[in-house]
Amino acid sequence: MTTDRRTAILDAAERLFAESGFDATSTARVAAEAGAPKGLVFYYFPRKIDLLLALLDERLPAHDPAEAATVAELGDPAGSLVRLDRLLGLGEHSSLTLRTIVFRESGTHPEVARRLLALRSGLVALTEAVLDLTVGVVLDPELRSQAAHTFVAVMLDRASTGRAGGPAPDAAGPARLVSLAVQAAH
Amino acid sequence: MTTDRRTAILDAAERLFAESGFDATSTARVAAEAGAPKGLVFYYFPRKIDLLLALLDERLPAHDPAEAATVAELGDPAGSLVRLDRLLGLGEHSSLTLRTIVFRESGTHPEVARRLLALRSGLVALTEAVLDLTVGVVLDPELRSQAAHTFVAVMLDRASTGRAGGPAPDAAGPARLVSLAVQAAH
Amino acid sequence: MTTDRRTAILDAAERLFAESGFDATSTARVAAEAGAPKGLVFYYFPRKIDLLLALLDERLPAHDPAEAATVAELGDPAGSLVRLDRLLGLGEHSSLTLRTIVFRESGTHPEVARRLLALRSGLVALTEAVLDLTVGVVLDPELRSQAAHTFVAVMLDRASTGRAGGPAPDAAGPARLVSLAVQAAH
Amino acid sequence: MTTDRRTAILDAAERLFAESGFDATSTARVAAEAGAPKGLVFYYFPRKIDLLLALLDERLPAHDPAEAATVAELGDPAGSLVRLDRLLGLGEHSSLTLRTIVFRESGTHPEVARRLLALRSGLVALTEAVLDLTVGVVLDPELRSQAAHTFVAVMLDRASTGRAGGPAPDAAGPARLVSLAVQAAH
DNA sequence: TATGAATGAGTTTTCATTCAT
DNA sequence: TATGAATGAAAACTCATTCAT
Repeated sequence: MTTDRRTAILDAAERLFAESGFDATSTARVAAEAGAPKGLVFYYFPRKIDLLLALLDERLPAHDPAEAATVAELGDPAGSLVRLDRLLGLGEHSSLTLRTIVFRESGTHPEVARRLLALRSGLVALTEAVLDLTVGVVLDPELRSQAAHTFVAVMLDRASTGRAGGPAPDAAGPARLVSLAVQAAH
Repeated sequence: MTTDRRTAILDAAERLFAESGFDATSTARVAAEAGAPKGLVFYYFPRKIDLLLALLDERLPAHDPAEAATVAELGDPAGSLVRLDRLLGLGEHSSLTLRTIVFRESGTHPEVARRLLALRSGLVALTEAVLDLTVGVVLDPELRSQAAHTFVAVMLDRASTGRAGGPAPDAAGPARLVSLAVQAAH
Repeated sequence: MTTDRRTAILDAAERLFAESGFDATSTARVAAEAGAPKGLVFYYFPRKIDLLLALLDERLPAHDPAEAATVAELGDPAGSLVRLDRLLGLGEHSSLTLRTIVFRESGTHPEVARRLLALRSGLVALTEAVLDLTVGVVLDPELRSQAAHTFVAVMLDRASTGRAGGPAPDAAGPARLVSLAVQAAH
Repeated sequence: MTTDRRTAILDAAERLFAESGFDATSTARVAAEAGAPKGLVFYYFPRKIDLLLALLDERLPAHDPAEAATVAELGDPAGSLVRLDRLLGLGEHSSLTLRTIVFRESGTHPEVARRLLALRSGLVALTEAVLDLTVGVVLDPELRSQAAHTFVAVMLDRASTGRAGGPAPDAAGPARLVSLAVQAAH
């Protein structure tokens, strides 16, 4: 299936960027790892940053608030949030490495930063939808927003922790916490 | 006070590393920004990475669990957490930039990763101490840990969000949420 | 009428070579500007230099001394020279850009240099013919040659001046000067 | 005297740029020709174009209208103009090559174009001064300007002609012509 | 303790040209 | 007659690091 050379290059880039970071990975190494000549990398991706942008556009899934219904179960916010996390695969390796890159480069490349912001707000909206479907009552919008932001922050924060070599925390803890808080407010 | 050339170099490095990342900042630029000759940078910091390590060792404050007492107020977990955040200056610019660096480079440099882990666990311990002093009852250790991890994750996550150009969230939201959750569990 | 792809390619090359120079214009850019696929450029013009050569052969008009009669008016050398300039369109944009190219590349490509020389001597012959038809008397051959060379040099020099952003001088000044000189010598 | 490495690099650049043109000369070749490592070229001249700019600033002599007095002789405009040409060394090889470059690159690099314009207007002013000192009468300003522009245009035009392999015309022809014209007008 | 010229390996990027289809 | 993916040599430029002074 590696007939598609463009795909092979993206595969190599994803792997190497995640391993060593964007700046520390040379385009020459990407080419070598992909078994492609150096020139071909620039044939498909005129600037090095286009390699990263293509990765984000083509491999970071966009999140649709409608997905909320597939995981939400009335009366079980904690379980629903855990299922949401699993559905999105936020804890999976491929997604993690990609997000690691996004974090790291967002400070340097505005186009990357924009995508990080979009990713986050999509996740927050999705989380709010899940909360709405799980808690019986109508939630105070502010509390709902705080809860969603908190949950998402913890989920995304795992990219940093994972990289640092610590234990990769699962979603259960924050899910339980958010659930408790939301239910406590009636 | 900038008679100290070594300090001037570290100041410049801190600023530039936070702005553009470690890899993308040349030692020449650090020297220029510090108003020092290029040779002097290598006189004080034989390898480039030593600049970063010195920054972390000398400018990332260690957190002492004893500080908990100075902000905790029985019966007001939310307010106490907000005060804790302010005490540590986690939202302040200088601290944020330094943490931005740590985040970004922890994937690439093991020595940096180690420090990130240490920073995080120090903060978690401190947060747990605050919770103990604020909630009247003895908390379930697991819940307490989850609450502390969640709060810390959100606090640290601000470094990413800030960088990405989004609104820098304050500590009030997560503090309220954690407070609600912890009190809900009696 | 641009069904003719070859013509479209030459049009694009002419424009781009004049704007940015031969070396600084890539064949890919020529193809893009012409709306043609890259391969087609090399189908018609096997080497890049063939593009330039074709331009010179097909678009640099050769000058026939017989044209002198159409502009010369006995007793009015100055006016005749101005009309000559207009006839040849030396001040016109398309001619100017082409000559700009010839100037620039003649140092680098011998084949181009040869054509510049031919262009110049054709113009000098034409100018001499005009002078002969305008001045009543038989001119000293040396003076006539000097006058013609001077007029042509100024005309051609406009390509440089124009490019440099200065005011594009018209033909009236040098025409008057040459006329004065030639008539002064009886 | 080639202890000065910077000078050696400039020497090499001047020679090669004149020979092959700016674009066609690689910085690597400049370094090799100068016997310097590639990096040193960029140490002194951060961008390739800076090499050219330094050449123009340091090696193209500025012309002072006061120099007019040293060549002008009342009653001998033609001879004075020839002496002016010799004084300025406009026909000399080193000056010619440098001006060749200026011509060629002025279309592409605005900073170079600016210098070409300045060079030309300096020469025109100088030529006008010479005419004033040589012709006994007060010249019509317009005629004087036309005469000066014409003389300068021919002088500068030699750079093109010389490059193209033709005979390098001397200053005598145009000097005589200008002289005749100016004197004819009383 | 200070300095800045020097070095060369390495980086991103460009591009004319080829060639199978 | 047309096409566009493929190639690799070479370009400009960067930079950590060394070292004589």
